[in-house]
Amino acid sequence: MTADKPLRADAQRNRDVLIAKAREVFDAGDFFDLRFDDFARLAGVGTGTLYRHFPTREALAEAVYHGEVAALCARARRLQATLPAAEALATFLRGMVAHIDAHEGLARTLATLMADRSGALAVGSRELEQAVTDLVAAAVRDGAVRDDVDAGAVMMALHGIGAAHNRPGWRAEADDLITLVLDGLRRPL
Amino acid sequence: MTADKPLRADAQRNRDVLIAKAREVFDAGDFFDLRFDDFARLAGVGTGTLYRHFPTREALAEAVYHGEVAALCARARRLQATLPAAEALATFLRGMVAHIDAHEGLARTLATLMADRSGALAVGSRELEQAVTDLVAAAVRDGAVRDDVDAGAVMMALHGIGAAHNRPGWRAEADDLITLVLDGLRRPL
DNA sequence: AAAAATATGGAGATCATCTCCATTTGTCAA
DNA sequence: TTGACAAATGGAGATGATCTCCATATTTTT
Repeated sequence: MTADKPLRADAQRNRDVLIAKAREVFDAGDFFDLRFDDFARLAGVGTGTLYRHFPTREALAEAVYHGEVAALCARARRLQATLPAAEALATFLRGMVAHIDAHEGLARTLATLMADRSGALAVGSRELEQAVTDLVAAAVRDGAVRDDVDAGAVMMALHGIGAAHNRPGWRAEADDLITLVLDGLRRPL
Repeated sequence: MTADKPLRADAQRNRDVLIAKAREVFDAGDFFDLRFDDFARLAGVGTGTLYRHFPTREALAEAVYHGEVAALCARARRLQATLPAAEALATFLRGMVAHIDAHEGLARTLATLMADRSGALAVGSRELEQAVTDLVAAAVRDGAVRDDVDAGAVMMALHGIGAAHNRPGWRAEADDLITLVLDGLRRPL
């Protein structure tokens, strides 16, 4: 997928430093309150270098969470391989909420990535969407889930969960929304 | 609620012009791509005047949609008074999607208002939330809807719908998500 | 070791946001 | 009416963030 050109040694080093520093800042929760230029300084590189590697905040955020999102997707595949489809889907969605809850920064970032007004979704969210779509499709094939709703609807629900992370009762509401979606998905006979 | 001080004649006029012009720009969909200062010029007022009336983009957006949201809330109350609770809720949510679909600009704006990172939700969305909460509560009292999920979950779903409006299959996905939520809400017996 | 290719940093250009206040406009009491 | 006071205006410029450009430095290739 990403058959990108080989990066020169120092360039790679800087890229790594940037991502490492960014991860720090994310976890502290200050990312979106920080001047992008200042972030460069913080990471010990020039602004030019920062911009060359990551043209936008979103690009950087995506890079930081690329691994995390990939892990989420891998987990989806693992669940799909080891559990009945319906259960895999449920477990995945529940786990997703728990994971976001544990990593506030991820929520902000995913919300930003997904909500990005630049039509084209980020790579990270595409992957995630694919994973969800697969889980739902499998459950449909199993007959455990109705076939008259688009998997995108589930994606939208996740979107809402991610985007609304600043609501007071977030965790409970998010869990409840997942419950609603899962119960709603159960094939009505 | 809004016992604001009486506004001087010219101030009121300018305020009205600003809101009218803003409505235009919203419907064209260009609001967030437009420099705020340029908007002032477009409306024929100085930047100072614009900022005095509406300190932020969000404030302006809220003013524009205040009426619209109020109408939505009024509709919720009307439905609640004339239909069985469950039906009122369903009709309201379906209508909400249709309404957003018909006013693309509203979607963007509401999404931005609701997603606003400044913790405190805008007045408009508070009202909306109250309306939804009431509809759900009534349906719960009726026994038509389960009582073990927070109304906020429905709000989150709406949030997702609003925020994800740039997805290709938006309308179908939104309708499907509403279906899931409604079916999920049905009291499981 | 020299040439070619690649990457760097940070000064400054660019651009949107917002403030400030000298001036204009509206209001109200006499 | 009119004078005086309050309220509102507009737009020039301060502010501050984003991004570009390129002379210099580093790495890779030959």
